[in-house]
Amino acid sequence: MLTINQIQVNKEDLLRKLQIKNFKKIELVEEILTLDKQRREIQQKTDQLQSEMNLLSKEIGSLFQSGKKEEANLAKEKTANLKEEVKKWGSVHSEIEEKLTTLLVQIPNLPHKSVPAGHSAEDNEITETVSELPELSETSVPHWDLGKKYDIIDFELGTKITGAGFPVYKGKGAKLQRALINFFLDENEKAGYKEILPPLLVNEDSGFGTGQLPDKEGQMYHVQIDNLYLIPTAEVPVTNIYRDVLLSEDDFPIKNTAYTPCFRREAGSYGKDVRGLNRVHQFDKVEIVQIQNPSTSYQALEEMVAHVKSIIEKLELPFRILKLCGGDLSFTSALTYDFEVFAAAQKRWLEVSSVSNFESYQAVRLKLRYKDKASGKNQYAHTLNGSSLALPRIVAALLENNQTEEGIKIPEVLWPYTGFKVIN
RNA sequence: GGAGAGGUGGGAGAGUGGCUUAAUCCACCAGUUUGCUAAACUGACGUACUCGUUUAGGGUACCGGGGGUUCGAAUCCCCCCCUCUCCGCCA
Repeated sequence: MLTINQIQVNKEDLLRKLQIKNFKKIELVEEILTLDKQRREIQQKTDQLQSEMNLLSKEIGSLFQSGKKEEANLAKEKTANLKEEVKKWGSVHSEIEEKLTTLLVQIPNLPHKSVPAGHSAEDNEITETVSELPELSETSVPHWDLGKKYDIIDFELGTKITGAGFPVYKGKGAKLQRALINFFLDENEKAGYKEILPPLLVNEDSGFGTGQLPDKEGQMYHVQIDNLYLIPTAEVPVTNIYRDVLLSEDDFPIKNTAYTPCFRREAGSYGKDVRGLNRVHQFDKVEIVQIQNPSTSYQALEEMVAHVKSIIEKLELPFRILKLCGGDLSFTSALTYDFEVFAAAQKRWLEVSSVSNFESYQAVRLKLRYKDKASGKNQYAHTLNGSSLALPRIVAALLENNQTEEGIKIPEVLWPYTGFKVIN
């Protein structure tokens, strides 16, 4: 979330940026500022009342100790009224603070100055794309047919065991998953990321820290009996490693990578867009997460983009990179690059990675700070993350684009991981 | 799941109702000494909010979390969470 200070410091600029983000409830800004003013006034009052109370208590204490019981009891009577006041204003104060937080978490992150205006995916800026799209022969089929043909992905079986959107990978299909995961992790490690194997269930605090809660509650699977959530992405547990942490400037940069299954309810989505592996409830993903000094976070973002690009290139997949417009940017992100690969049989672009700088938006929720050497003050760190990569759509594109009469050709870079060069 | 013990500042650890504005030690930081390092000595050393034009300096809260008793709570009471030990169950 934003800090009060970020909201106060330049209201015009704030409103302009919120507009780029297509944020409608701008009246919240005024509410927050008014409420904050009240909070301060009331805090002054409660602080003063408590100060008086403390002084009185001290006096009573020393009166008792010097044996002046009469006077002490007299002084006690004076405290009743004050005590009442302290209690009353104290509860008003905490009510206001609570209200303030519920309003603050409704304000999205502010977009970076380079974010293009726009309302939907149509308005995203293509920063890089292939010169020509691959064309397949007329006999080519989409990946769900290929999955069936070679008996490597079984959607019906998943439906039987669990429900729609839980594919079962079999044989070379399963092994391809394992190969991709290891390949991605190795690439990330080479780029300086430390491998983490985190829990797949997280508590409420963690969900709040990275911004999934309270708003996107319906997107996560909730284990009610223990009040835990299945992670929608490794971003949640890996970033929450740094919740309530005070870093030293020397700790930067922090670069972690993690493979996890991801669970998403994807409530409300249906249709041919979600067919096959295009959108599923459980999928595998390797994530990269960075905790950065604010002064270098955008440089880090560019590095992450270059890194993800290099991996896709090694897989020899046609891709494009989009800089998301204000309207398509997620609630918590300041700047996001999406990677899409072209699935040639479906003739569709599929999103396989989303690389974002959240600036201090998550850090404020996480209470993730570092001690700034120059000023000696504690500052909020910047958090970034990206997929490198999400498996299902990569698999979809690999299967579709590489299909031949002899079978599906595996990119050379994966051979050491798969142990086979073709699926037939 | 059952029984017991415990949770105090970056770490160790004292503190069972008011000289606690949390002792002491270690670590970190600055300085003195030193040919350099080490050692020794001296000093500073938490977080958040708030008042103050910036500063200087005040105030309030914080001893796992939440509530309560009391003029006053790290300390007493209740609920919850977590850790450790033993038992049970278990890959």
